[in-house]
Amino acid sequence: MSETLPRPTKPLPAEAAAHDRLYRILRQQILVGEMLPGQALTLRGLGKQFGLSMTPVREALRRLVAEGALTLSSSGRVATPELTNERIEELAALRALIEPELASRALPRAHLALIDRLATINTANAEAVAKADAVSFIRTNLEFHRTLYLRAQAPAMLAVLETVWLQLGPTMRALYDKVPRNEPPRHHRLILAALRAGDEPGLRLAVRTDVTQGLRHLAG
Amino acid sequence: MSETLPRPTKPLPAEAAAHDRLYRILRQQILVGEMLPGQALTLRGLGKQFGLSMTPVREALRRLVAEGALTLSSSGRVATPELTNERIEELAALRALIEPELASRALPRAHLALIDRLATINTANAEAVAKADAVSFIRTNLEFHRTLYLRAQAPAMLAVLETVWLQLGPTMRALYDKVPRNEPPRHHRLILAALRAGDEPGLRLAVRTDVTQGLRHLAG
DNA sequence: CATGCGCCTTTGTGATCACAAACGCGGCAC
DNA sequence: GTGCCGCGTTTGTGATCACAAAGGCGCATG
Repeated sequence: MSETLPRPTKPLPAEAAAHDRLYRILRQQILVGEMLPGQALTLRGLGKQFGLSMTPVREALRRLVAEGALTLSSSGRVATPELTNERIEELAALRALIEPELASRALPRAHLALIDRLATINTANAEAVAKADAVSFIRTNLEFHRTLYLRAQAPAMLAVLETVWLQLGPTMRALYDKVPRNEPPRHHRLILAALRAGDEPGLRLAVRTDVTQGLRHLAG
Repeated sequence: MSETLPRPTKPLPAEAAAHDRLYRILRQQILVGEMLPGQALTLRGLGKQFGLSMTPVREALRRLVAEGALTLSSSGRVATPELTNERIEELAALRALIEPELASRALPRAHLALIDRLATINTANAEAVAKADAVSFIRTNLEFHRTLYLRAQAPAMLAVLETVWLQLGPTMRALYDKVPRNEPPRHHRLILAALRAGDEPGLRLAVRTDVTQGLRHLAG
């Protein structure tokens, strides 16, 4: 055998692992609704698109499948999920269970600086509504919730919740296209008011209605 | 180019994909506490153990990592997680949120045949207690809960819950070893009674206390 | 005897390849 | 004109290899 004639590996001093970078890119796209339900993804296609071989692409896709962000057909094909109404209702119920709990845990730690940050994000959210920008709307909406829940100091609960968000991603976009928002986020203001007042039951209720309100149109 | 001189691939007419079989084996071992917290797993080690190359082993491990069943060190090493008390408390809170909801949804569909099946599983669970068999105890305990929740017809919620169970797996075993059960599952009988009576608030309470009771000793 | 340095081994990452199954498209028969 | 069969192409799966980095162990040194 010849010793070392093939030297295929490029050094490529990227800062992080390739499969992890691709994972983050795809995850973000799915989360904010940049991918439509039913869209197919192929290993070689994504590999060519990002200059990677099949191996890291497969890892990124299988990770997203494991988190429920993508579905795996019987023959191994990967695609964004097309959710049934029943599944949407389940995921909405999970949000309605988990998010008030996280908000409640964040409440004692919610300083004024945090509330100001939330108000700022809410302004950006209202701008996305005005511009009818679905992706910006979804992104700022999730950022509002995540910023609040980060204060709960409950990383395991937040991680579980984010997988629920991920599963709803492609459908949230479809929801927005079907029922375009003509109102700024009314419930977000209720959440901010409850935070300022230190009103725990009011906060739980405001979060819960904010979550269920948005998804009622689609699942109902 | 020579045409086909290397023929490394074995036909191996196994019924399912190799990475998926390995995934199920490891998942079950983690779920019932057959692996202790902090145990390291290597790609080549598992590959040699199961007669596989690194590729399918990597997929199985990364899937379990994505589900939170295993942890990934900064250098890519995979091991069973050593949970902190805070993390255990969070996961217990998630169980206390999700499981009463699933039980409540199962209640209208809980026929007598189901209750009988649950009672049978409960008997096996009591036998595991008598024999001080930690793995059998955990397995039958989870089987009791899963059998009930399957009737809720809520696969997405059940899938999320199972990832929570998975994360608690290695620790539940440690819990059992620390506080060996000397009593048969008292709360399971309360659950069965509430099911028979069609008592929805009682069922929610019984499930919630069953969940929190078992994990209080460790996290407290 | 304790401590730090360096080498060898172990381990994860990514690329490439052979293979089988699924998919799709075109032609052929009725 | 319509339906079906077959072959080429696409796609996922698993094996193997080269490489880099992390870990561990022993040896030399203070």
